[in-house]
Amino acid sequence: MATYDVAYNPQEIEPKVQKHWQEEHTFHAKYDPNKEKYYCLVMLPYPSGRLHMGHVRNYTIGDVIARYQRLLGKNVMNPIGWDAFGLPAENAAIKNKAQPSDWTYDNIAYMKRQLKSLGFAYDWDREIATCHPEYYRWEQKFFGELYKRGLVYKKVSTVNWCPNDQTVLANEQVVEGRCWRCDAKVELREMPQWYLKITDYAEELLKDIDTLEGWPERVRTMQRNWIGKSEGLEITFKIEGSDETCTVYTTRPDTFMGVTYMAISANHPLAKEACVNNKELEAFCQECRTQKFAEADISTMEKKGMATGFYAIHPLNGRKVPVMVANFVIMDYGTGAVMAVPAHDQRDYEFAKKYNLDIVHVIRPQDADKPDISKEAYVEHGILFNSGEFDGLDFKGAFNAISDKLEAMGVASRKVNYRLRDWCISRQRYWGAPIPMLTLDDTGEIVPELDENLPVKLPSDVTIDGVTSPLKTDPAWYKTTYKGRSATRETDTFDTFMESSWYFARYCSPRCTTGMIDEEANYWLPVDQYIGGIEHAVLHLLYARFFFKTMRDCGLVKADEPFKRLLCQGMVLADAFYYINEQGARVYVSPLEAKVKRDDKGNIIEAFDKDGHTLVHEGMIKMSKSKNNGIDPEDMIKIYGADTVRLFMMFASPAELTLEWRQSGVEGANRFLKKLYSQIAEFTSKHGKVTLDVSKLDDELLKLRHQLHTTIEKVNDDIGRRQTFNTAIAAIMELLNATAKLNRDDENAVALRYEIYNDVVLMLYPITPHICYVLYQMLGNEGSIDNDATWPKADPNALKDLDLLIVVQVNGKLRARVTVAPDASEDEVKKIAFANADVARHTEGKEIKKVIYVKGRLLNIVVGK
RNA sequence: GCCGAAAUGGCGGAAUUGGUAGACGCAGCGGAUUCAAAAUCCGCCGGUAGUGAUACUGUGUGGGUUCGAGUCCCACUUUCGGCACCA
Repeated sequence: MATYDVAYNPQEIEPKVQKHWQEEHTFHAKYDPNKEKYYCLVMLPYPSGRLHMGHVRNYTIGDVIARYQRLLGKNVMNPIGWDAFGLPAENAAIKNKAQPSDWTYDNIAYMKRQLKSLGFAYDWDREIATCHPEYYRWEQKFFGELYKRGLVYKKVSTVNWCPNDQTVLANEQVVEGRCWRCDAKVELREMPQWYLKITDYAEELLKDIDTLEGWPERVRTMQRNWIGKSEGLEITFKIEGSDETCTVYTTRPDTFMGVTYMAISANHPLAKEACVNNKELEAFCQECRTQKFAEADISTMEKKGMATGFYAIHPLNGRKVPVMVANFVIMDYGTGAVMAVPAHDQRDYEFAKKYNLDIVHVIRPQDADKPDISKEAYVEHGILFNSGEFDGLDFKGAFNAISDKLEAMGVASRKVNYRLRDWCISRQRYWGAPIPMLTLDDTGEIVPELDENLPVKLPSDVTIDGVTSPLKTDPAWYKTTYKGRSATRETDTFDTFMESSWYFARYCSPRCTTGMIDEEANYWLPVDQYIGGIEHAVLHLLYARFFFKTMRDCGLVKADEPFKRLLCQGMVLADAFYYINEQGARVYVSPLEAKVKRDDKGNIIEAFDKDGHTLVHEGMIKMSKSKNNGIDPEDMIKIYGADTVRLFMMFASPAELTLEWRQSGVEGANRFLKKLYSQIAEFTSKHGKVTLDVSKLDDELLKLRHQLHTTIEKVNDDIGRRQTFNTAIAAIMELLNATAKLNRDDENAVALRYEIYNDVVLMLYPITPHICYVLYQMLGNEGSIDNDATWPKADPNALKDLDLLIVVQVNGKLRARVTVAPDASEDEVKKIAFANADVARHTEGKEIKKVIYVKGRLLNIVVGK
């Protein structure tokens, strides 16, 4: 027998095992149509420089699932890659006067080493980086395909514009309405941009949510709400004294007789027309154009408006209603105009009160003559009144009657509307995949770049000044030819969500040189399990679903949906501490450097840093650079080893909730691994592999074996079905605690302990693979745990209860616990329960009204007073 | 503002289908070991009363349904995530 250290030494074990995995390509996934596949996917990281705990959590969850499925005998693919385009690379390039590509590739190299030090079972042979031309060339080609299919178009839309730098700003670069770089006041500007017609797929994207049974319900709900299907009416109003019309969309045609004004966007043609001779309105429209357009800002800002002087004619009652420019109406949404019914819409109500506009109520509750709108709008569905021929109708009746009438008049049509807007994929930046479109210089015609000229590569050796994209200032790059005619390239690049919308398909055919993917991809796809942050619940996941459907329609993939099962992990939090410096600014101190004093209840009473500053505890908040409360995974691995970090992350909270990083908890995880190691090392130093004869076990051993097998069953269910890894670990801890208490060295006990240790090592392998790799060998198994072991199976005989604990309640209050034989009948249970002294005390001399028996669990005796 | 979650001891959390509230871990307290400490091992650990058996009470707040509610329903409070150019 080989000799092993008696003490657990992860710093020695882990690099050895990792080296073995790397040299053997243990986790290389090979196409094998005869084997059941399992595709486990984690959201690919942005190579920001260093791995953070959010990554570690995401990838540990993925790794646990992948290794578990591997032990179940599946052909597992567990790939990784880099979402390598994006704004931070440009920012770093400005700061360091370097190339975004160099910064990105350096970061990838560094983070790759970090990932390896965590022992993730990735197939490194499938690694991809989305900034590589051999990746984005296929995206460019596919974009051309979508263009041919009519799913790409160009449209003017609004962007943040810095008038000083003469550049487009991301929402992130706008700080309190000002440019983050030069502090100039940000304006909005209209700009032609490329769009993907995701709305063509709105109905299918909505309908197929029903098939995503392996997705969290909350994500499905969020996607449904995001798509936001509504059924309503598009109505065209005539404008008095003008040939112009104004078209609105409403989901409440039942309130139509209550329309008292119209609200239009500052960019609406009518608004522009009205501005011609109205300086005041012109100024107001200009003001509207400088306000933020994020949905959150629009809905929380002060609602303002101004009359255009135009009046729209109500098609049914002939009422002249004023047309107002309003700052909350956005040209990009719907028709850029809304009809206002202040009595029955809260926003219209507040606006009408502010500008003294008429309020006409037309909907009343079932049980009242008219609604109470003295304080707020009555927004419920109700009964119509004040509506002439429609009086007395309910919501549905009125919806149909008014719609029918307006349609017959030719001024309206029923319309299904979606909140979902088309996807703007243009970005005015350098570090992204170039949009492969050309404008012919002679005719101005726009054409996709020819396939044989793809990829349209980004120029290297550029100077990033943070103002203008180098693509826009380099004629050598953007001047080109198309079939012998001179042409100009599109200088915008793709939204990075484009790359992350199909990378999981590319992993299946990572080196394919004939297309995006090849036939093997349909063996691996769809993804069986996808794991990532909840912050991607809407955008990324919706775009990826859309992209997948377009790939299907182009004949590339066969399935309808890319991700069968989805797990959204919670954020990682840590304590944040700060002190106030002499300038009155907050200086954040790392939680690792804070010396904390607690009271006897464990609450923090005071904290100091190493220089003696008194620290304020801000609480457990999301790890971030600005709060200096990030814990570097690398530091933790150096101290405790990767297995401890992995165990702590999986144990400290359920995967979907936030995880609070606590050093003492990490130490607890480490303590558990030390105990596990020393228990097994001590055992194997005395005993070898022993075969168990169940018939020879006494009650104590049978009971422990029962616990082993119920634990196997639970851990299997917790990891495989419930994905509650924390409870799986707790069950294993309980089992080991019980085993340690056994304290017997007779032959049967040794045989049982061997069975337990071996199964525990297998069950922990997905979570802490390095230590289990070694313990598996230590226990005298042939081969390696990676390739030769299988997931333990519960023995049905050992699962049978030895006796049953029945909880006895009187009037729902717990009064006694009794033990009965596993096959005891209801009558026997009652007999034993009533014989119990504690039960008798609460039932004696009282009328027994009812006895409820829940088989094998509980008896509730209902008595009178 | 809209959409989506969460709330249980000193702390993270457990309780899977309406059936023993507090598994497991951390912290704390007591003890063993030690010259001493660390490490390790054993015990205790929601609150109130009681030596104890036990009784009462207890899952953010207020109501409700039920033999029985942390779990279901209604109304609220607080905290967190997303809101379309951060990824």
